[in-house]
Amino acid sequence: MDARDARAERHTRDGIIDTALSLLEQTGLPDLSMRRLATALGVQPSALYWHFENKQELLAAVADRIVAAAQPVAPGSRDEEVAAVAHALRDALLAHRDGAETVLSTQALGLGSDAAHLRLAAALVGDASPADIVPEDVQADARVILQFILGHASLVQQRIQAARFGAFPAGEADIAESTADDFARGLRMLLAGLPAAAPPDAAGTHDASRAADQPMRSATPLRQ
Amino acid sequence: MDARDARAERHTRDGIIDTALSLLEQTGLPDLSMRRLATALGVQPSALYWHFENKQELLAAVADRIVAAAQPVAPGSRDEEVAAVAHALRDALLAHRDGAETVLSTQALGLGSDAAHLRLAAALVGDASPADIVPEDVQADARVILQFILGHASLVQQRIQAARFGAFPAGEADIAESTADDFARGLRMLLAGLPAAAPPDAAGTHDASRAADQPMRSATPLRQ
DNA sequence: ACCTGAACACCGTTCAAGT
DNA sequence: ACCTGAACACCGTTCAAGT
Repeated sequence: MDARDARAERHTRDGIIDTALSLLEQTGLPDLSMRRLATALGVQPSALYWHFENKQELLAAVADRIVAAAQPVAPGSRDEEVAAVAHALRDALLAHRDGAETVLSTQALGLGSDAAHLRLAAALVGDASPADIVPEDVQADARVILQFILGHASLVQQRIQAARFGAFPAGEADIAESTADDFARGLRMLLAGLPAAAPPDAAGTHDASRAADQPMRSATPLRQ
Repeated sequence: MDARDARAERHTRDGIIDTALSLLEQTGLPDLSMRRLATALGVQPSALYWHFENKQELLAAVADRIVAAAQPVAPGSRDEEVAAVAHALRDALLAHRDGAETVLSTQALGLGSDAAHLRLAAALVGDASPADIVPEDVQADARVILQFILGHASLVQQRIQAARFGAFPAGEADIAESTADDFARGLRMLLAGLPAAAPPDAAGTHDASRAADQPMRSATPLRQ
């Protein structure tokens, strides 16, 4: 098992990320060390530092891969699409062991891509006409929803992990089910706080209810 | 600085937690090791294992201390009280370096106290009469709000930390301000998703709108 | 009751050197 | 261009032994 993958072939960033992701699945984030990863690749630990600056950068790449796997969603109303994107992101995070925590810490450190934020923002805009959009509000709403998704998924996932080791009273299935209810509830609550969506094709009926609340700031999209 | 605290006096759980908390402030969570903590206490690393089972248990105690420092809130309407408790919890998390992450991972592992959850649940109940309360809903709403708080605070805090090291474009103050807006927004959105609060003193006007949506389950309070 | 001393099995990262 | 070998400065945890 040690050097079984140790062909004479050299490694590539993508290949290393592949192995890191499957190692994450087997061992979990706390045991995903550079040394173990090197062993799995049949290589010395120091070899990894030719491909990645450091462990954080490697984990950021893993996080991006996890988020990129989030499924596309069917078209629908604004709220339907936001909910669908949110569920797709949640599913992607929960699809890999410690996926949520990996993505959360990467996002927090300002590493990794904006993919999750961008998908939420796109769904929030929907098919509204440009006149109905306050870019600052869209960005902020996307950040808020993403913060909930990551907080929720991190808690849920570590709870599942704890249950697997018998530290928790409930079974894995119970947790997965009851927390899915929590997620739907949180999403429902958050969507209730959005302004009413502008009716499609009703160009010119500018909903200014939100813009009036907030001082105008730069429309530069902040990375999440 | 090494053995300066090393009186002949022996240590206690509380004293160790004190030192751990101030070490957290100085070094951050990644550098808060058992060995460094032992050095700060003027003791061998192994001595810590007489007081705590392991590092997780120690961190759980630190997390509890952080949450316990959340300020009490003035009485008010249900939404006012929930918002006040949420802000108090956020402030407590942000008051210590890496506080949010410490509490998040402790909560996730099922360690630490329920204090944060309980305070939110109490605010959600407010002064409603028992007939107006669906315990399952209160617990779920508290979990959802806590998930948002922890997700938000973890992201914000690690972002502040990254800014301190120059990894982020914005200054610390800008981040603190703009993220406070995000938090208020998220809270507003979540509160909009709650059912209308029962008017105080209107006993008997049972709002069943929420209870009808959800199957009745056990009213046992789940630990968050 | 509380701690020392020594050990075990690990870490991330750097850097000269090899091919 | 990609990797080895060796080293540096660390980890968490256990356990016999001391006082």
